[in-house]
Amino acid sequence: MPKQKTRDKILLIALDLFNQSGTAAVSTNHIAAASGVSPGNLYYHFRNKDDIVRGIFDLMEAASREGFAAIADGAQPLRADVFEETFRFICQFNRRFSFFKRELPSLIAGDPQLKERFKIVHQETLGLICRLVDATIDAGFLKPLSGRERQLLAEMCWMLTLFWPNYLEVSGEGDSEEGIERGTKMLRLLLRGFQV
Amino acid sequence: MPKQKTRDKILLIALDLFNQSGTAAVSTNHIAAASGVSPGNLYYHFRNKDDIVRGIFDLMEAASREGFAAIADGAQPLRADVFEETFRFICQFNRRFSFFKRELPSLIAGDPQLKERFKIVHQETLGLICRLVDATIDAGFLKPLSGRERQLLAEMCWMLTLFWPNYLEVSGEGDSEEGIERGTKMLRLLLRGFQV
DNA sequence: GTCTATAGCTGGATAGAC
DNA sequence: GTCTATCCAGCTATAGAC
Repeated sequence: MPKQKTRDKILLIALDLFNQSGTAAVSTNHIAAASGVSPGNLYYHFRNKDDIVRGIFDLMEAASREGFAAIADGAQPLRADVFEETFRFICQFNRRFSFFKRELPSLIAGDPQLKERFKIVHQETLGLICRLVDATIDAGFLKPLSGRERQLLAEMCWMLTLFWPNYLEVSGEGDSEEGIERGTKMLRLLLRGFQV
Repeated sequence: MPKQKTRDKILLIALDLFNQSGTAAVSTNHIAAASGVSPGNLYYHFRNKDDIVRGIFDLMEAASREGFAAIADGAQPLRADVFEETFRFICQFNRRFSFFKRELPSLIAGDPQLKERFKIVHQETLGLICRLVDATIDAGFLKPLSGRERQLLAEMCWMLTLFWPNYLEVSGEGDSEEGIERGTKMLRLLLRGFQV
């Protein structure tokens, strides 16, 4: 595998700029200038702006697989406190790639390739959460639920986690430590309804 | 109040185009052309593109106050089925202004004025839901909860409703009738955890 | 791999006639 | 209120030298 130091540098700078100002406001010229690289050179490494976003998605995928592998390996029977720890991990992950979550619907609407790739990640994640819920029920920490209900509960957890940063932004609180704290409390309340 | 037929026409056409392609992809020229109006005329009625978005927000505010007034007036003690009907109403509302929900975080990040205005609507809505939850608990349909917990439960309901369309888009299902159906089921499951 | 230079286009916004 | 004409800025993407 080639080193591609410049390519990686561009990718990280772009991620930073996107997080700060959103993809629409950041041009390839901005990215090139901030990276200390000429526009022509940028276009040597990337076909266009969408291609840069896809490059960042590669980074996300790698980081996510790494993080989730640890979770999937670790505690199979899952108690509430482990759920919360996982929630906190994902929140930090989301913060690192905040522009992506913020613009997710627009981004995948404008790039079919990205849409397909995200769908796969989405389904994998949902599947993982489903298995965690199953294990937790089997371990007797949650009330028994039908297959449909397990699926819905997992989806609810995933959705809360996926969009919590957006909710915080939209409600006027930034992404403070306090916001994450409230998120975990919310998740705890949700699960309490189903504890034995 | 002046008639401003042209202004309204531009607003509705813009709403349509934004819903179809997103705000970033739609220029003032596009809007003018689609409205059968010259670019100069468009700029007579609106200062710039953000101003058009704000105009659409005016429409949303009016429609939302109207709809919520009916809800707030009606059934104060709220059972699960009424919750669901409300959810469905909001889903349709969201669909009519889908671009706004889709791009909400980006939009308010780029326009402080809009941010402030949405914050107010957000707090009003949350307050309304809180009162509904209170009334439902007082009526004995839900388990008693502390003030904090009521607040969190209301927030969870609101968030699920606010971002459900986004979730559907992102997960690869469009906004089908089936998607709305699953949303109501999810809400029902959430509430079941707190029923007496 | 990296640069400079630039073509080609599009969009935002205004001026001024009607 | 509405139009036409237009200016200017900024961005994408490429060509060609090094």
